[in-house]
Amino acid sequence: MRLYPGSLLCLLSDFVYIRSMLSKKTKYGLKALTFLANQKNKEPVQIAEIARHENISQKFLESILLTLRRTGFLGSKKGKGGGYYLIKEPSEILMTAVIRVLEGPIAMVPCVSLNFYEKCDDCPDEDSCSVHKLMLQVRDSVLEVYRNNTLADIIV
Amino acid sequence: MRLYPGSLLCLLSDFVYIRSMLSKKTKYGLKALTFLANQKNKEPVQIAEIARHENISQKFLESILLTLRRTGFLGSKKGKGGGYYLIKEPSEILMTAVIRVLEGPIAMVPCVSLNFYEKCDDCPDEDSCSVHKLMLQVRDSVLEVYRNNTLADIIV
DNA sequence: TTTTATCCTATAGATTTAATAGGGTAAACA
DNA sequence: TGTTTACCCTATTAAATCTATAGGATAAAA
Repeated sequence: MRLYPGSLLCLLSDFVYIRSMLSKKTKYGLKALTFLANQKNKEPVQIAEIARHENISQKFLESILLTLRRTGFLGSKKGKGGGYYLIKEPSEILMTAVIRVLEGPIAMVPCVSLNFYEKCDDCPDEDSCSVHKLMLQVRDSVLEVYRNNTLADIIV
Repeated sequence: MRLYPGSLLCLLSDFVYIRSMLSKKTKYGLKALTFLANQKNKEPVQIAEIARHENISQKFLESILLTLRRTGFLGSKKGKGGGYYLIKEPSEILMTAVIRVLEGPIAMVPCVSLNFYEKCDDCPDEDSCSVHKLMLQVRDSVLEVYRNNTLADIIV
């Protein structure tokens, strides 16, 4: 981790980069989707090939691809010549959907979540909560990014 | 958690609302700062009073306020009549600074972080990484929200 | 000197993530 | 029909992290 000497942030040099971080599950899932989208033909690609190419633990990737299949992003074929393949066009795969399936809620607090709303135990009134007010803006702003991106948009 | 029957999201009903979630530390810290900013006079406020008013574990809050003092947001006074108080105007307390101190990096992956940059082990080239491309947008978008908000802006 | 309230370190419990283990099932092919 | 291939599925472990607590030290006020 690069820190600039003398900055306030150096007080935090024991910070571990974890919180609010994208899970490996989502990261690997996105990489796998990208890899599949970049295939010339639409033949199934084996887990092993994806794992090798993207430096992912094969068994871990297996469970991620399983999730993506069950949630309607991927199709699969067993036996020789089998593997996974996209069942929609990359331009039809919305980042909002992928992120919600792999990562979970997009909002950073349940009380501003659209699809996973929960009231806070400790907070008597959302309308007078500063955290609520700030996180509402963050949610809208992140949501706009995910809404503006499909799998086709993030392929390079 | 409210889920809509029949929706794709119901497949995920075992989701626990954790990932990408704001830590309690940050949430409590923001609430404490808000509470202090809302004080009529600038007299020190005791930890116990803040904890009681905001439904926060007193000992946990204690450690959070300590962090906020060490990082230059709060002043403190010991002994009778002591407590914590803001040492800057709410309009001078930037959300970027508060979030970085309490929550850590704003970026969701180290490879797009401004202050906590780290290269990914598994990724040979950032410019051709779809995750990088997406998370760069998310970072910019979240950063804009935090840059546009001071403590004064989120007080209701 | 007593009371008040912050300061500080260490640590425990609960939860979550990331990864692994191990075998089951279905398809292709000879 | 039997063998190989490759996905399917559940359970579990190891490590890391968050949240909270314990217990006392220090400083200020009365």
